[in-house]
Amino acid sequence: MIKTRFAPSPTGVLHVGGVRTALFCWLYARRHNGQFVLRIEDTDRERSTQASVDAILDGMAWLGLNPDEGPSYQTQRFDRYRAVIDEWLREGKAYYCYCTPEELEAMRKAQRAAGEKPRYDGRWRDRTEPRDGVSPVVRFKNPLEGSVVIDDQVRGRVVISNSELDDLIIARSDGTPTYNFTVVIDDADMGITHVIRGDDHLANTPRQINMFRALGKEPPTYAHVPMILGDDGARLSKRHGAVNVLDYKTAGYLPHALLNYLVRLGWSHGDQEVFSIDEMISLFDIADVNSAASAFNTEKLDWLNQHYMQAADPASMAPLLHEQLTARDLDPSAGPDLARVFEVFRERANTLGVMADGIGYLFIDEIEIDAGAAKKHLRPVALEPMQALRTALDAVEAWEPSALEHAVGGVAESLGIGLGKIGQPARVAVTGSGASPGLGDTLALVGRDRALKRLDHAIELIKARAAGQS
RNA sequence: GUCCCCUUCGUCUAGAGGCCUAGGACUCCGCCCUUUCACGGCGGCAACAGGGGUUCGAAUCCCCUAGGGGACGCCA
Repeated sequence: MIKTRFAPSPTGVLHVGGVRTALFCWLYARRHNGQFVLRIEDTDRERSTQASVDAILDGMAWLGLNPDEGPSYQTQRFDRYRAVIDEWLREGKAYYCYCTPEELEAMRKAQRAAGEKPRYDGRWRDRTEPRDGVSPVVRFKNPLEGSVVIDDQVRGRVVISNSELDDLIIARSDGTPTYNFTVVIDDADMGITHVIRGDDHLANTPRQINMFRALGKEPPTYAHVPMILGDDGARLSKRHGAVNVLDYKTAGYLPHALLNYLVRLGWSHGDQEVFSIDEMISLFDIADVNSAASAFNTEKLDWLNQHYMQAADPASMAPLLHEQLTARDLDPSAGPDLARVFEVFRERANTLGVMADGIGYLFIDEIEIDAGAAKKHLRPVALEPMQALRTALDAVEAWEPSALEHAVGGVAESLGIGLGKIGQPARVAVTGSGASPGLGDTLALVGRDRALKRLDHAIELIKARAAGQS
């Protein structure tokens, strides 16, 4: 049975790059009716935090990337790691190294100066006598000869000579195990069949394969996916904007949109751009993943997000819009039905966040009128149309879009003016800006009382302006 | 520095020797629709990193160069 795992270390936020790796792992497992494991690699106790663990769990849950097994924590398996280390020590597969950090540093400096690749020179490999005053680390005895072949599912065959590798530390001087070692033990114990991870781990792979062999196990199949770059082609980092997946949740992106965007980064299925989750599962294959790094492009994500908002059921979006509004200190109960609001505004916002930014006037009594829009549209010439509209609207019995639309049209017709002559001033009066959905929808959403009051207010402004001019 | 990896429009990508006058998507621009802003429709700009081979034929195979990235930790 296929078994994949996502193994983040809880030392920071859950990154979009990590999420894509997790998505590939999850998709591959689903596709093959296998299992997907979540494993928290928290052996670095100095830097691991509970907040990071929570961020990982929350992010995965938000996206629906639920594990079949785990989360498991490496810090809970220290006994197991210790047992293997002791065994390897007894069998001569590992040894104590009494070098001090200073000695190591000096060694690397000398190697660098000589134009060599800095690496441990094996000086304690064949020594057994302890050294006073130094707590030793344990190093793995990497093979000296031969080479390691990785038949990577995305890179193809990569061959690394053992002479390029050194004896890595598997236990620190305080006895705690290190990453490369615990990964191997866990992947072996858990029966992981496919390791799909970022290609920054490619260089670790030969060492891990050697440790698998030391364990008497065959290594899993590896697939190293390229990393994600920022808009400018540099490694994705905070200065490129949001890298934390939960920031996308906060900004009002839909999980499906993020997933769809991410699955197309480095992977494709012909010309298809939009994938349902089921399609991703049935179509995804790790062998189709590109080997080149790709740049994260927020504009395309935005496009996909709007696409999914267009397709969404408004009722299911209402609670999300509610969150966005309260986050902006707006009271959703002081305005119209949110499902209806969503329906009207979704074609002019690509995230729920920008939607919420633009609809404040639906939830407050006193609006602020954009100075530019007022100057342009609330002019004396608009006085008569506005007064006529005020009267016409007041007479509308059913305060709903088509009747309101009709009322506006009626005023324009009876005055013999274009719709724009009445529509724009009204829009500015009611929303405070020159851009909004159709007037019928807008007036309906704003509500009778607020709409009439805002019209009155605008009429006063126009009068004052006319008085000032004459 | 050493080792490893990568290279098609600005970006994501299609492309497995002839189907390529290199296709799609995002962005941008234009037109249409339109009381505004959008949505939508139609159209446009835009790429095989460079150089050598192999072949009747190369974006596709090989080599070199250049550029980019990664690794080289008692981090993961």
